Amino acid sequence: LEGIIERVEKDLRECGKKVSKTRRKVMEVFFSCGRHVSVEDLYMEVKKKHPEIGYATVYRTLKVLEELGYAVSLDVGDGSTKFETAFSQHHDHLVCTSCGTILEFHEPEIERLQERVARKYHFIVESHTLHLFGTCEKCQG
Amino acid sequence: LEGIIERVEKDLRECGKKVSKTRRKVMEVFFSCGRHVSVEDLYMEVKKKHPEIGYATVYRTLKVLEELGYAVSLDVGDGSTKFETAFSQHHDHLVCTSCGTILEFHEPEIERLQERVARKYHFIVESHTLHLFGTCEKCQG
DNA sequence: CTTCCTGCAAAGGATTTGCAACGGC
DNA sequence: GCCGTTGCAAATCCTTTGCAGGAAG
Repeated sequence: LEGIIERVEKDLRECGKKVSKTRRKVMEVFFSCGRHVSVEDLYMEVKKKHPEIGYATVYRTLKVLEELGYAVSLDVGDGSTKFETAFSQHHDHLVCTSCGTILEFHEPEIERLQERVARKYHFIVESHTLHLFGTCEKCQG
Repeated sequence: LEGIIERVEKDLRECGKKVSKTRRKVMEVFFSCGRHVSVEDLYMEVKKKHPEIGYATVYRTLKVLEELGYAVSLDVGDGSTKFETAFSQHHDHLVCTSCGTILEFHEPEIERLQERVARKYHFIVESHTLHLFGTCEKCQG
């Protein structure tokens, strides 16, 4: 966790960006709070410890983290963009349309099939998103 | 094409909704213009033939078509929602991040794998979206 | 005639930006 | 000091809504 932030700060420096106290605070909260947060979620979490930090800064910090590849934005169709940390292997998402919970899964076979499709269409894949929307176990009661 | 509109109008009546001239005009343009249009695209296309029709009506018509299942909204990550007609079988999308073109493909094998994953997590899938982002053949030049 | 639909303008919500002050390096 | 960063408020973008008039059933 401390190591992660050091890595990010190294990258920041290498990009000519600066390592400010504010930025560090936002990153600390981001990397230690739950895996899928909206900007609003993160802002409120940041506020608890650092009320002086503004909404725009949270946006700007997430944008920088996304550029550096440390955050990934998800569109789960509920109107607000969610972000997750980008340290685990690639995975896809099960989005519960009832409670909003997001589960992750990894299915190498699906990835392989995607590559095959891409080749068929002479398409070079940079990234992909696979979201399964439905009802999670808890909400099926 | 004329048949499609008749089907929609039948559904509209059954839902207690009305078949107005304006609605028919928007639908005609929607069902005959390209497969993936943003609201803006459709609005401009509609404007060409029917300058009196407003932006809000285009939104409202698309919303109705979506409710009835005749339109599907796509989020391709470029800020604006795109819509496509919902008459073909289910398919996924190859989105070119260079020119914005959207290609469709259908891979039953992927669908089958998704079902398997869902079962593993005791998740009931209602729908899914799979987008492969990258560079299309034309843009690779 | 009752209910739904329309166009316009205004409102909303999410995200971005301009700017003067501030803080790394 | 120079240049990136911050907080605030204002601006912007996309989408929805309120309303008074108009059209469909």
